[in-house]
Amino acid sequence: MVSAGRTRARRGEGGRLAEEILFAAEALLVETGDEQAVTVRAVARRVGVTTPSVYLHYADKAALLDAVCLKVWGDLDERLTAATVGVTDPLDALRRCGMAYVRFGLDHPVQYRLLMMGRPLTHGERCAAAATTAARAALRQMSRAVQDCVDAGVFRGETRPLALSLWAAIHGCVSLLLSKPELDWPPVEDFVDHTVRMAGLGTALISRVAVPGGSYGSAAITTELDRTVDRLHHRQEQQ
Amino acid sequence: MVSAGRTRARRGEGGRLAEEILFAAEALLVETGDEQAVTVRAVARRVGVTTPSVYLHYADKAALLDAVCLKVWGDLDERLTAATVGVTDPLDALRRCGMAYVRFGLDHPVQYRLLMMGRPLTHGERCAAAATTAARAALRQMSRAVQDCVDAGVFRGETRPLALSLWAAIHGCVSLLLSKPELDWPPVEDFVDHTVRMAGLGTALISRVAVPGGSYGSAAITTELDRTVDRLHHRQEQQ
DNA sequence: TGTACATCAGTGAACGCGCGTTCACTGATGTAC
DNA sequence: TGTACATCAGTGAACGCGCGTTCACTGATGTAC
Repeated sequence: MVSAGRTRARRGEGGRLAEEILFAAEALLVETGDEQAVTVRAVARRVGVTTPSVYLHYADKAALLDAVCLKVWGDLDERLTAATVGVTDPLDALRRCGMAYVRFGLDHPVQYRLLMMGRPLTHGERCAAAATTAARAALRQMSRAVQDCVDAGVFRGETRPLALSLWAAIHGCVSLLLSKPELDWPPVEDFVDHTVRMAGLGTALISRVAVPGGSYGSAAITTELDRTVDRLHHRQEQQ
Repeated sequence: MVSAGRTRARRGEGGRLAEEILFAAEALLVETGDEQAVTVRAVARRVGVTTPSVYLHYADKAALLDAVCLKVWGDLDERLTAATVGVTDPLDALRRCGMAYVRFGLDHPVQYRLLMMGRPLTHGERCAAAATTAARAALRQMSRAVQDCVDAGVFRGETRPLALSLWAAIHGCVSLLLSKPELDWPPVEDFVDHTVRMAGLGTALISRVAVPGGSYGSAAITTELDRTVDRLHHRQEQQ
Protein backbone atom coordinates (compact mmCIF):
# COMPACT_ATOMS: atom_id res chain seq x y z
CA MET A 1 0.00 0.00 0.00
CA VAL A 2 2.12 2.89 -1.23
CA SER A 3 -0.05 5.99 -0.91
CA ALA A 4 -0.52 8.40 -3.80
CA GLY A 5 2.08 10.93 -2.65
CA ARG A 6 4.88 8.54 -1.79
CA THR A 7 7.44 7.06 -4.13
CA ARG A 8 9.86 4.45 -3.02
CA ALA A 9 13.29 5.75 -2.02
CA ARG A 10 16.14 5.12 -4.37
CA ARG A 11 19.08 2.98 -3.40
CA GLY A 12 21.04 4.59 -0.59
CA GLU A 13 18.28 7.10 0.03
CA GLY A 14 16.68 5.07 2.78
CA GLY A 15 17.64 7.82 5.19
CA ARG A 16 14.96 10.01 3.71
CA LEU A 17 12.24 7.81 5.13
CA ALA A 18 14.03 7.73 8.48
CA GLU A 19 13.73 11.50 8.62
CA GLU A 20 10.10 11.47 7.54
CA ILE A 21 9.35 8.98 10.29
CA LEU A 22 11.07 11.17 12.87
CA PHE A 23 9.08 14.24 11.83
CA ALA A 24 5.84 12.28 11.76
CA ALA A 25 6.49 11.02 15.29
CA GLU A 26 7.10 14.55 16.53
CA ALA A 27 4.05 15.90 14.72
CA LEU A 28 1.91 13.17 16.21
CA LEU A 29 3.26 13.99 19.65
CA VAL A 30 2.47 17.67 19.23
CA GLU A 31 -0.98 17.22 17.72
CA THR A 32 -2.30 14.68 20.19
CA GLY A 33 -0.42 16.15 23.14
CA ASP A 34 0.00 12.60 24.34
CA GLU A 35 3.11 10.47 24.42
CA GLN A 36 0.91 7.37 24.40
CA ALA A 37 -0.49 8.29 21.01
CA VAL A 38 2.92 7.89 19.41
CA THR A 39 2.69 4.24 18.45
CA VAL A 40 4.77 2.60 15.77
CA ARG A 41 1.60 1.89 13.87
CA ALA A 42 0.28 5.44 14.06
CA VAL A 43 3.60 6.89 12.93
CA ALA A 44 3.77 4.52 9.96
CA ARG A 45 0.16 5.32 9.07
CA ARG A 46 0.93 9.02 9.11
CA VAL A 47 3.94 8.68 6.86
CA GLY A 48 1.89 6.52 4.53
CA VAL A 49 3.97 3.41 4.87
CA THR A 50 3.38 0.01 6.43
CA THR A 51 4.27 -0.61 10.04
CA PRO A 52 7.31 -2.89 9.56
CA SER A 53 8.98 -0.20 7.45
CA VAL A 54 9.65 1.74 10.62
CA TYR A 55 11.87 -1.11 11.79
CA LEU A 56 14.11 -0.65 8.77
CA HIS A 57 15.18 2.69 10.26
CA TYR A 58 14.72 2.42 14.02
CA ALA A 59 15.60 -0.63 16.06
CA ASP A 60 12.43 -0.41 18.12
CA LYS A 61 9.91 2.03 19.52
CA ALA A 62 12.27 3.26 22.25
CA ALA A 63 14.89 4.17 19.67
CA LEU A 64 12.33 6.27 17.81
CA LEU A 65 11.23 8.17 20.92
CA ASP A 66 14.88 8.59 21.79
CA ALA A 67 15.47 10.29 18.47
CA VAL A 68 12.52 12.61 19.06
CA CYS A 69 13.92 13.61 22.46
CA LEU A 70 17.35 14.30 21.05
CA LYS A 71 15.88 16.57 18.43
CA VAL A 72 14.00 18.60 21.05
CA TRP A 73 16.99 18.84 23.31
CA GLY A 74 19.08 20.39 20.55
CA ASP A 75 16.44 23.08 20.02
CA LEU A 76 16.36 23.97 23.73
CA ASP A 77 20.11 24.25 24.06
CA GLU A 78 20.25 26.55 21.06
CA ARG A 79 17.58 28.86 22.45
CA LEU A 80 19.28 29.21 25.83
CA THR A 81 22.63 29.99 24.27
CA ALA A 82 21.11 32.66 22.04
CA ALA A 83 19.21 34.30 24.90
CA THR A 84 22.16 35.95 26.62
CA VAL A 85 24.30 36.95 23.65
CA GLY A 86 25.47 40.55 24.04
CA VAL A 87 23.91 41.08 27.46
CA THR A 88 26.46 42.54 29.86
CA ASP A 89 24.57 42.96 33.15
CA PRO A 90 24.78 39.51 34.77
CA LEU A 91 21.42 39.67 36.59
CA ASP A 92 19.74 40.80 33.41
CA ALA A 93 21.39 37.96 31.51
CA LEU A 94 20.09 35.51 34.09
CA ARG A 95 16.62 36.94 33.73
CA ARG A 96 16.72 36.59 29.97
CA CYS A 97 18.00 33.06 30.26
CA GLY A 98 15.09 32.17 32.53
CA MET A 99 12.58 33.84 30.25
CA ALA A 100 13.94 31.97 27.23
CA TYR A 101 13.71 28.71 29.13
CA VAL A 102 10.10 29.27 30.07
CA ARG A 103 9.16 30.41 26.59
CA PHE A 104 10.69 27.29 25.12
CA GLY A 105 8.65 25.14 27.48
CA LEU A 106 5.42 26.93 26.68
CA ASP A 107 6.12 26.83 22.94
CA HIS A 108 6.83 23.07 23.05
CA PRO A 109 4.55 21.80 25.79
CA VAL A 110 4.55 18.13 24.90
CA GLN A 111 8.24 17.98 24.22
CA TYR A 112 8.97 19.79 27.46
CA ARG A 113 6.83 17.32 29.32
CA LEU A 114 8.69 14.46 27.70
CA LEU A 115 12.14 15.86 28.54
CA MET A 116 11.62 17.39 31.95
CA MET A 117 8.49 16.01 33.54
CA GLY A 118 8.71 12.33 32.71
CA ARG A 119 9.37 9.47 35.04
CA PRO A 120 13.04 9.02 35.88
CA LEU A 121 15.04 6.29 34.16
CA THR A 122 14.27 2.79 35.25
CA HIS A 123 16.50 -0.17 34.40
CA GLY A 124 16.26 -0.71 30.68
CA GLU A 125 14.69 2.52 29.42
CA ARG A 126 16.78 4.06 26.70
CA CYS A 127 14.53 6.97 25.80
CA ALA A 128 15.08 8.61 29.17
CA ALA A 129 18.78 8.95 28.44
CA ALA A 130 18.06 11.88 26.15
CA ALA A 131 15.97 13.43 28.91
CA THR A 132 18.90 13.24 31.31
CA THR A 133 21.18 14.82 28.73
CA ALA A 134 18.70 17.64 28.24
CA ALA A 135 18.42 18.20 31.99
CA ARG A 136 22.18 18.41 32.37
CA ALA A 137 22.39 20.82 29.45
CA ALA A 138 19.69 23.09 30.88
CA LEU A 139 21.39 23.08 34.25
CA ARG A 140 24.74 23.85 32.66
CA GLN A 141 23.29 26.88 30.88
CA MET A 142 21.71 28.06 34.10
CA SER A 143 24.98 27.52 35.96
CA ARG A 144 26.85 29.59 33.43
CA ALA A 145 24.52 32.54 33.99
CA VAL A 146 24.73 32.09 37.77
CA GLN A 147 28.51 31.87 37.63
CA ASP A 148 28.62 35.25 35.91
CA CYS A 149 26.55 36.66 38.77
CA VAL A 150 28.92 35.11 41.31
CA ASP A 151 31.93 36.52 39.47
CA ALA A 152 30.32 39.96 39.47
CA GLY A 153 29.66 39.72 43.20
CA VAL A 154 25.87 39.77 42.81
CA PHE A 155 25.61 36.25 44.19
CA ARG A 156 27.78 34.71 46.89
CA GLY A 157 28.83 31.15 47.54
CA GLU A 158 28.82 27.98 45.50
CA THR A 159 27.33 28.17 42.04
CA ARG A 160 25.67 24.81 41.78
CA PRO A 161 23.16 24.97 44.65
CA LEU A 162 22.17 28.47 43.56
CA ALA A 163 21.66 27.33 39.99
CA LEU A 164 19.58 24.36 41.12
CA SER A 165 17.21 26.54 43.15
CA LEU A 166 16.81 29.01 40.32
CA TRP A 167 16.20 26.23 37.87
CA ALA A 168 13.59 24.78 40.22
CA ALA A 169 11.72 28.09 40.32
CA ILE A 170 11.78 28.51 36.57
CA HIS A 171 10.92 24.91 35.85
CA GLY A 172 8.07 25.22 38.35
CA CYS A 173 6.56 27.99 36.24
CA VAL A 174 6.56 25.94 33.07
CA SER A 175 5.47 22.81 34.80
CA LEU A 176 2.46 24.33 36.54
CA LEU A 177 1.38 26.36 33.53
CA LEU A 178 1.42 23.20 31.44
CA SER A 179 -0.23 20.89 33.97
CA LYS A 180 -2.83 23.27 35.40
CA PRO A 181 -4.01 25.54 32.60
CA GLU A 182 -7.47 25.52 34.13
CA LEU A 183 -6.42 27.73 37.04
CA ASP A 184 -6.92 31.37 36.19
CA TRP A 185 -3.38 32.58 35.72
CA PRO A 186 -2.30 36.20 35.46
CA PRO A 187 -1.00 37.14 31.99
CA VAL A 188 1.77 34.63 31.31
CA GLU A 189 4.44 37.23 30.53
CA ASP A 190 3.83 39.01 33.83
CA PHE A 191 3.74 35.83 35.83
CA VAL A 192 6.92 34.47 34.37
CA ASP A 193 8.73 37.79 34.63
CA HIS A 194 7.67 38.10 38.24
CA THR A 195 8.82 34.60 39.10
CA VAL A 196 12.14 34.91 37.34
CA ARG A 197 12.88 38.21 39.09
CA MET A 198 11.71 36.86 42.44
CA ALA A 199 14.13 33.98 42.03
CA GLY A 200 16.99 36.19 40.88
CA LEU A 201 16.68 38.82 43.62
CA GLY A 202 15.84 36.14 46.17
CA THR A 203 19.04 34.35 45.32
CA ALA A 204 21.07 37.55 45.58
CA LEU A 205 19.62 38.13 49.04
CA ILE A 206 19.71 34.60 50.40
CA SER A 207 23.23 33.94 49.16
CA ARG A 208 24.40 36.68 51.57
CA VAL A 209 22.78 35.12 54.58
CA ALA A 210 25.41 33.17 56.44
CA VAL A 211 23.49 30.75 58.63
CA PRO A 212 21.38 28.37 56.51
CA GLY A 213 18.67 27.81 59.07
CA GLY A 214 18.75 31.32 60.51
CA SER A 215 15.91 33.79 60.25
CA TYR A 216 15.86 37.46 61.07
CA GLY A 217 12.16 37.70 61.83
CA SER A 218 9.49 39.21 59.64
CA ALA A 219 9.51 42.61 61.32
CA ALA A 220 13.23 43.21 60.82
CA ILE A 221 13.08 42.01 57.24
CA THR A 222 10.12 44.27 56.49
CA THR A 223 11.86 47.37 57.82
CA GLU A 224 15.18 46.71 56.16
CA LEU A 225 13.78 45.76 52.76
CA ASP A 226 11.69 48.93 52.76
CA ARG A 227 14.88 50.92 53.24
CA THR A 228 16.73 48.87 50.64
CA VAL A 229 14.17 49.48 47.97
CA ASP A 230 13.94 53.16 48.84
CA ARG A 231 17.65 53.53 48.31
CA LEU A 232 17.55 51.55 45.08
CA HIS A 233 14.89 53.92 43.80
CA HIS A 234 16.94 56.85 44.86
CA ARG A 235 19.98 55.63 42.98
CA GLN A 236 17.96 55.08 39.85
CA GLU A 237 16.53 58.58 39.94
CA GLN A 238 19.94 60.12 40.34
CA GLN A 239 21.25 58.49 37.20
CA MET B 1 -11.54 -18.52 42.36
CA VAL B 2 -11.79 -17.23 45.90
CA SER B 3 -8.24 -17.24 47.26
CA ALA B 4 -7.37 -18.85 50.59
CA GLY B 5 -7.42 -15.63 52.61
CA ARG B 6 -10.63 -14.13 51.27
CA THR B 7 -14.15 -14.79 52.45
CA ARG B 8 -17.11 -13.42 50.63
CA ALA B 9 -18.52 -10.22 52.12
CA ARG B 10 -21.76 -10.48 54.00
CA ARG B 11 -24.89 -8.76 52.82
CA GLY B 12 -24.45 -5.02 52.93
CA GLU B 13 -20.74 -5.34 53.54
CA GLY B 14 -19.85 -4.95 49.89
CA GLY B 15 -18.18 -1.68 50.80
CA ARG B 16 -15.39 -3.61 52.43
CA LEU B 17 -14.20 -4.88 49.06
CA ALA B 18 -14.50 -1.38 47.62
CA GLU B 19 -12.03 -0.20 50.20
CA GLU B 20 -9.71 -3.14 49.66
CA ILE B 21 -9.69 -2.38 45.95
CA LEU B 22 -8.86 1.26 46.60
CA PHE B 23 -5.93 0.35 48.84
CA ALA B 24 -4.69 -2.24 46.38
CA ALA B 25 -4.77 0.31 43.58
CA GLU B 26 -2.76 2.77 45.63
CA ALA B 27 -0.29 0.10 46.73
CA LEU B 28 0.19 -0.97 43.13
CA LEU B 29 0.79 2.63 42.14
CA VAL B 30 3.38 3.10 44.86
CA GLU B 31 5.19 -0.19 44.32
CA THR B 32 5.49 0.02 40.56
CA GLY B 33 5.90 3.79 40.48
CA ASP B 34 3.91 3.73 37.30
CA GLU B 35 0.38 4.88 36.67
CA GLN B 36 0.20 2.53 33.69
CA ALA B 37 0.68 -0.47 35.91
CA VAL B 38 -2.60 0.21 37.68
CA THR B 39 -4.87 -1.87 35.47
CA VAL B 40 -8.26 -3.15 36.53
CA ARG B 41 -6.95 -6.67 36.09
CA ALA B 42 -3.82 -6.09 38.19
CA VAL B 43 -5.81 -4.51 40.99
CA ALA B 44 -8.28 -7.39 41.06
CA ARG B 45 -5.44 -9.90 41.02
CA ARG B 46 -3.82 -8.16 43.95
CA VAL B 47 -6.98 -8.18 46.02
CA GLY B 48 -7.50 -11.83 45.15
CA VAL B 49 -10.75 -11.39 43.30
CA THR B 50 -11.81 -11.72 39.67
CA THR B 51 -11.67 -8.75 37.38
CA PRO B 52 -15.40 -8.08 36.95
CA SER B 53 -15.74 -7.76 40.73
CA VAL B 54 -14.09 -4.38 40.51
CA TYR B 55 -17.02 -3.16 38.43
CA LEU B 56 -19.40 -3.91 41.29
CA HIS B 57 -17.75 -1.09 43.21
CA TYR B 58 -16.33 1.32 40.63
CA ALA B 59 -18.10 2.32 37.43
CA ASP B 60 -14.93 2.05 35.38
CA LYS B 61 -11.18 2.43 35.53
CA ALA B 62 -11.33 6.23 35.58
CA ALA B 63 -13.58 6.17 38.64
CA LEU B 64 -11.07 3.99 40.46
CA LEU B 65 -8.15 6.28 39.67
CA ASP B 66 -10.34 9.19 40.65
CA ALA B 67 -10.86 7.66 44.05
CA VAL B 68 -7.12 7.15 44.47
CA CYS B 69 -6.48 10.82 43.66
CA LEU B 70 -9.10 12.00 46.10
CA LYS B 71 -7.53 9.97 48.86
CA VAL B 72 -4.10 11.50 48.22
CA TRP B 73 -5.47 15.00 48.02
CA GLY B 74 -7.03 14.65 51.46
CA ASP B 75 -3.67 13.66 52.91
CA LEU B 76 -1.90 16.65 51.36
CA ASP B 77 -4.46 19.17 52.56
CA GLU B 78 -4.16 17.80 56.09
CA ARG B 79 -0.38 18.09 56.12
CA LEU B 80 -0.38 21.68 54.92
CA THR B 81 -2.92 22.74 57.50
CA ALA B 82 -0.96 21.11 60.29
CA ALA B 83 2.33 22.70 59.21
CA THR B 84 1.63 26.23 60.37
CA VAL B 85 -0.34 25.62 63.53
CA GLY B 86 0.96 27.82 66.34
CA VAL B 87 3.55 29.64 64.21
CA THR B 88 3.25 33.39 64.69
CA ASP B 89 5.95 34.85 62.45
CA PRO B 90 4.32 35.01 58.99
CA LEU B 91 7.49 34.45 56.98
CA ASP B 92 8.39 31.51 59.15
CA ALA B 93 4.90 30.10 58.69
CA LEU B 94 5.28 30.42 54.94
CA ARG B 95 8.61 28.63 55.11
CA ARG B 96 7.13 25.78 57.11
CA CYS B 97 4.23 25.54 54.73
CA GLY B 98 6.61 25.22 51.80
CA MET B 99 8.73 22.65 53.57
CA ALA B 100 5.66 20.57 54.41
CA TYR B 101 4.55 20.74 50.80
CA VAL B 102 7.88 19.51 49.49
CA ARG B 103 8.14 16.80 52.10
CA PHE B 104 4.72 15.52 51.16
CA GLY B 105 5.75 15.35 47.52
CA LEU B 106 8.96 13.50 48.29
CA ASP B 107 7.18 11.10 50.65
CA HIS B 108 4.50 10.32 48.05
CA PRO B 109 6.33 10.58 44.73
CA VAL B 110 3.93 8.67 42.54
CA GLN B 111 0.86 10.26 44.01
CA TYR B 112 2.39 13.70 43.68
CA ARG B 113 3.16 13.00 40.06
CA LEU B 114 -0.42 11.91 39.50
CA LEU B 115 -1.91 15.01 41.14
CA MET B 116 0.46 17.75 40.08
CA MET B 117 2.52 16.63 37.13
CA GLY B 118 -0.06 14.90 34.97
CA ARG B 119 -1.44 16.02 31.67
CA PRO B 120 -4.19 18.61 32.00
CA LEU B 121 -7.82 17.58 31.63
CA THR B 122 -8.93 16.76 28.16
CA HIS B 123 -12.59 16.43 27.25
CA GLY B 124 -13.92 13.34 28.95
CA GLU B 125 -11.28 12.59 31.57
CA ARG B 126 -12.82 12.34 35.00
CA CYS B 127 -9.74 11.35 36.94
CA ALA B 128 -8.10 14.71 36.33
CA ALA B 129 -10.93 16.44 38.19
CA ALA B 130 -9.43 15.33 41.50
CA ALA B 131 -6.07 16.67 40.35
CA THR B 132 -7.63 20.06 39.72
CA THR B 133 -9.24 20.03 43.14
CA ALA B 134 -5.90 19.20 44.72
CA ALA B 135 -4.17 21.98 42.84
CA ARG B 136 -6.74 24.54 43.97
CA ALA B 137 -6.44 23.31 47.54
CA ALA B 138 -2.65 23.57 47.52
CA LEU B 139 -2.86 27.05 46.06
CA ARG B 140 -5.43 28.07 48.66
CA GLN B 141 -3.15 26.95 51.47
CA MET B 142 -0.27 28.82 49.94
CA SER B 143 -2.43 31.90 49.49
CA ARG B 144 -3.43 31.81 53.12
CA ALA B 145 0.20 31.90 54.22
CA VAL B 146 0.99 34.65 51.72
CA GLN B 147 -2.02 36.67 52.86
CA ASP B 148 -0.69 36.61 56.40
CA CYS B 149 2.58 38.01 55.09
CA VAL B 150 0.73 40.74 53.20
CA ASP B 151 -1.31 41.60 56.29
CA ALA B 152 1.89 41.84 58.33
CA GLY B 153 3.44 44.13 55.74
CA VAL B 154 6.18 41.67 54.80
CA PHE B 155 4.79 41.33 51.29
CA ARG B 156 3.15 44.08 49.24
CA GLY B 157 0.49 43.94 46.55
CA GLU B 158 -1.98 41.34 45.39
CA THR B 159 -1.87 37.98 47.12
CA ARG B 160 -2.65 35.69 44.24
CA PRO B 161 0.25 36.40 41.88
CA LEU B 162 2.67 36.22 44.79
CA ALA B 163 1.24 32.90 45.88
CA LEU B 164 1.46 31.51 42.36
CA SER B 165 5.13 32.39 42.01
CA LEU B 166 5.95 30.92 45.39
CA TRP B 167 4.02 27.79 44.58
CA ALA B 168 5.89 27.51 41.28
CA ALA B 169 9.24 27.64 43.07
CA ILE B 170 8.25 25.05 45.62
CA HIS B 171 6.57 22.79 43.11
CA GLY B 172 9.67 23.08 40.96
CA CYS B 173 11.75 21.60 43.78
CA VAL B 174 9.56 18.57 44.12
CA SER B 175 9.11 18.12 40.44
CA LEU B 176 12.81 18.19 39.57
CA LEU B 177 13.82 16.04 42.52
CA LEU B 178 11.29 13.43 41.41
CA SER B 179 12.01 13.53 37.69
CA LYS B 180 15.78 13.92 37.75
CA PRO B 181 17.09 11.94 40.72
CA GLU B 182 20.16 11.05 38.70
CA LEU B 183 21.60 14.58 38.95
CA ASP B 184 23.81 14.90 41.99
CA TRP B 185 21.72 17.03 44.28
CA PRO B 186 22.90 18.71 47.45
CA PRO B 187 21.37 17.20 50.62
CA VAL B 188 17.63 17.44 50.06
CA GLU B 189 16.89 19.30 53.30
CA ASP B 190 19.43 22.01 52.46
CA PHE B 191 18.29 22.35 48.90
CA VAL B 192 14.64 22.64 49.79
CA ASP B 193 15.30 25.01 52.66
CA HIS B 194 17.42 27.17 50.41
CA THR B 195 14.80 27.30 47.67
CA VAL B 196 11.93 28.02 50.03
CA ARG B 197 13.85 30.86 51.67
CA MET B 198 15.01 32.20 48.32
CA ALA B 199 11.39 32.33 47.19
CA GLY B 200 10.16 33.89 50.44
CA LEU B 201 12.80 36.62 50.65
CA GLY B 202 12.70 37.12 46.90
CA THR B 203 8.96 37.72 47.09
CA ALA B 204 9.39 40.17 49.94
CA LEU B 205 11.91 42.10 47.88
CA ILE B 206 10.24 41.94 44.48
CA SER B 207 6.81 42.84 45.85
CA ARG B 208 8.27 46.23 46.85
CA VAL B 209 9.57 46.99 43.38
CA ALA B 210 7.08 49.24 41.67
CA VAL B 211 7.84 48.92 37.98
CA PRO B 212 7.32 45.32 36.81
CA GLY B 213 9.87 45.43 34.02
CA GLY B 214 12.31 47.74 35.78
CA SER B 215 15.77 46.74 36.86
CA TYR B 216 18.21 48.58 39.08
CA GLY B 217 21.35 47.10 37.63
CA SER B 218 23.51 44.43 39.18
CA ALA B 219 26.02 46.85 40.71
CA ALA B 220 23.42 48.85 42.62
CA ILE B 221 21.69 45.69 43.82
CA THR B 222 24.97 44.20 44.98
CA THR B 223 25.89 47.24 47.05
CA GLU B 224 22.49 47.72 48.61
CA LEU B 225 21.90 44.07 49.47
CA ASP B 226 25.30 43.93 51.15
CA ARG B 227 24.22 46.81 53.36
CA THR B 228 20.81 45.28 53.98
CA VAL B 229 22.23 42.01 55.19
CA ASP B 230 24.82 43.79 57.33
CA ARG B 231 22.08 45.67 59.10
CA LEU B 232 19.98 42.56 59.53
CA HIS B 233 22.95 40.85 61.18
CA HIS B 234 23.45 43.85 63.39
CA ARG B 235 19.85 43.81 64.56
CA GLN B 236 20.04 40.14 65.38
CA GLU B 237 23.17 40.56 67.44
CA GLN B 238 21.65 43.38 69.46
CA GLN B 239 18.75 41.24 70.54
C1' DT C 1 22.80 -1.48 -26.73
C1' DG C 2 20.68 -5.44 -24.48
C1' DT C 3 20.07 -8.80 -20.87
C1' DA C 4 20.71 -11.43 -16.61
C1' DC C 5 21.30 -10.70 -11.96
C1' DA C 6 22.21 -8.87 -7.13
C1' DT C 7 20.52 -5.47 -4.02
C1' DC C 8 17.52 -3.78 -0.70
C1' DA C 9 13.39 -0.47 0.38
C1' DG C 10 9.16 -1.55 1.45
C1' DT C 11 4.96 -5.11 1.90
C1' DG C 12 1.31 -8.16 3.82
C1' DA C 13 -0.01 -11.34 6.93
C1' DA C 14 0.48 -13.12 11.12
C1' DC C 15 2.25 -13.94 16.16
C1' DG C 16 1.00 -13.42 21.06
C1' DC C 17 -0.17 -10.21 24.52
C1' DG C 18 -2.77 -7.58 27.92
C1' DC C 19 -6.14 -4.40 28.05
C1' DG C 20 -11.30 -2.58 29.49
C1' DT C 21 -15.67 -4.19 29.59
C1' DT C 22 -19.98 -7.23 29.31
C1' DC C 23 -23.07 -10.93 30.46
C1' DA C 24 -25.31 -14.89 31.91
C1' DC C 25 -24.35 -17.56 35.91
C1' DT C 26 -23.70 -19.46 40.90
C1' DG C 27 -24.16 -20.11 45.44
C1' DA C 28 -23.84 -18.36 50.28
C1' DT C 29 -26.58 -15.32 53.17
C1' DG C 30 -30.46 -13.61 55.43
C1' DT C 31 -35.63 -13.51 55.81
C1' DA C 32 -40.71 -14.60 55.68
C1' DC C 33 -43.84 -17.85 56.89
C1' DT D 1 -37.83 -24.98 64.77
C1' DG D 2 -37.87 -25.94 59.81
C1' DT D 3 -38.22 -24.75 54.95
C1' DA D 4 -38.85 -22.14 50.66
C1' DC D 5 -37.34 -18.16 48.58
C1' DA D 6 -35.35 -13.47 47.35
C1' DT D 7 -31.11 -11.09 47.43
C1' DC D 8 -26.81 -9.88 45.69
C1' DA D 9 -21.47 -10.44 46.16
C1' DG D 10 -18.61 -12.49 43.32
C1' DT D 11 -17.46 -15.81 39.07
C1' DG D 12 -15.91 -17.58 34.50
C1' DA D 13 -15.80 -17.11 29.87
C1' DA D 14 -15.84 -14.32 26.25
C1' DC D 15 -15.96 -9.83 23.21
C1' DG D 16 -13.13 -6.78 20.31
C1' DC D 17 -9.27 -3.87 20.32
C1' DG D 18 -4.66 -2.01 19.38
C1' DC D 19 -0.26 -2.81 20.56
C1' DG D 20 5.10 -4.18 19.35
C1' DT D 21 7.41 -7.21 16.67
C1' DT D 22 8.72 -10.95 13.20
C1' DC D 23 9.21 -13.15 8.78
C1' DA D 24 8.98 -14.70 4.28
C1' DC D 25 8.02 -12.08 0.23
C1' DT D 26 8.02 -8.66 -3.89
C1' DG D 27 9.45 -5.83 -7.24
C1' DA D 28 11.81 -1.50 -8.73
C1' DT D 29 16.57 -0.01 -9.13
C1' DG D 30 21.17 -0.10 -10.47
C1' DT D 31 25.11 -2.87 -12.29
C1' DA D 32 28.14 -6.35 -14.62
C1' DC D 33 28.91 -8.38 -18.74
